[in-house]
Amino acid sequence: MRMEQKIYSPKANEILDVAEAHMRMGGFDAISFRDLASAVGVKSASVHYHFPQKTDLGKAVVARYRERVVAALGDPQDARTPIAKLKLLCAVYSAALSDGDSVCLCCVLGAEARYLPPDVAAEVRLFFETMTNWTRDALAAGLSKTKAADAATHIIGALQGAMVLSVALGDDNHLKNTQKTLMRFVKKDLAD
Amino acid sequence: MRMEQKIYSPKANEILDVAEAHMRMGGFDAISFRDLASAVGVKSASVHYHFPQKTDLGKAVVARYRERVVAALGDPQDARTPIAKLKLLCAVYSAALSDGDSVCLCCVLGAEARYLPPDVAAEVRLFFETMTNWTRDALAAGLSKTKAADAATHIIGALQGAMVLSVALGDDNHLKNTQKTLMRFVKKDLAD
DNA sequence: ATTTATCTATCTACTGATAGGTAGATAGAT
DNA sequence: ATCTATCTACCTATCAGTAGATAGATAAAT
Repeated sequence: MRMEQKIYSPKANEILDVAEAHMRMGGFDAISFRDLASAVGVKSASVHYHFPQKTDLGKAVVARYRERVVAALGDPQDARTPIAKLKLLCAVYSAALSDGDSVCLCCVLGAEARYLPPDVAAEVRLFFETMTNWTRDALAAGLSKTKAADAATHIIGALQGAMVLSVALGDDNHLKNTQKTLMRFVKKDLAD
Repeated sequence: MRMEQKIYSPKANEILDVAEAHMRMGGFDAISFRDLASAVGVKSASVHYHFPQKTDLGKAVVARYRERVVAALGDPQDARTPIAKLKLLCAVYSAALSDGDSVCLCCVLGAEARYLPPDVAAEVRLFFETMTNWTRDALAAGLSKTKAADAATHIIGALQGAMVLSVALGDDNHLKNTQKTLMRFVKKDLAD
């Protein structure tokens, strides 16, 4: 699946930055053209110039987010050990949580997937497919195919859920605890 | 923590039913007084009669939801085995997912906790505290105190996250898979 | 008489979206 | 070098629709 990365003007990127921050706090409905505009110092019509419809904006935010995460994770099939890759995955999630005190973008949007415009929901789905596939491939060196796939969805789900707990309870030890537990279990599985 | 259960009129309960269904799809912003009113056959002013502010409505929906789940789970310290209790916990989550194709209410609201009115966020926090405490107590018979607490947050987080995956990917096998994996790991831990 | 549950009517604020205009930069033709 | 056309990135002004919320009337039940 080739994913050509769109290039945005500096102002469009500014808009995407603010939109992402807002969406990570309150979901798709938490952004409005007026708020975004005033946050970046233009009028709402100018935001429409860069992103004609709200759906376009939502799609762009999610796509850019996914590409950023993918770039941070690197190739799941390179020479690193499965444990090293898993540690990196956890680090990426921790960074997402501590970044502006906000939860993973797709954690918020995933929960309200059925409420989103179909195009935006499709981008969110692609994010989760990408993440679970990456994790499955990262574990492929040490586990059977089906075991790696099962572990992958468990790991991604657990990390997402731990973020919800951390944000809802206002205590990011939940994410750290889950990461510790996950590492322990995966090490056990790899030893089998 | 004593929690006196509020009694609502039939119409108020109807409103709460519709509000819960909408919120489980799209979060707190997904409900509007007009929509709720027309869904139950009254005018929006009448909804304000039952729930003066939107915050009151949100609090009531979450509180009622929590009380229902607590009732379904029963006493975490009764004679059942930890495994039996965990199975019930998974069943409750599966029911929530299949119920109207919607995700756990607090999964949606938890993700946007920082965006919610403080009173509503507090109810969501109480839900998660209740759930993790229940799970911790349910495991207390077979695990050390700290191990039970760590396992509890991992389990609740993993179940929440699996629901997000199931909804976002449109495939509820993810929840089933996570439940299987969780059971396997807890059994291993109990055997230690 | 008071309470309960509804109504009509209305308010202000905000939503996404569009039409139409403008200043400045760029590119090609003369 | 200059004229022309196009493009970029914004603007003002406005629209219809919806948001939460309130005042005040009504009718029935206690």
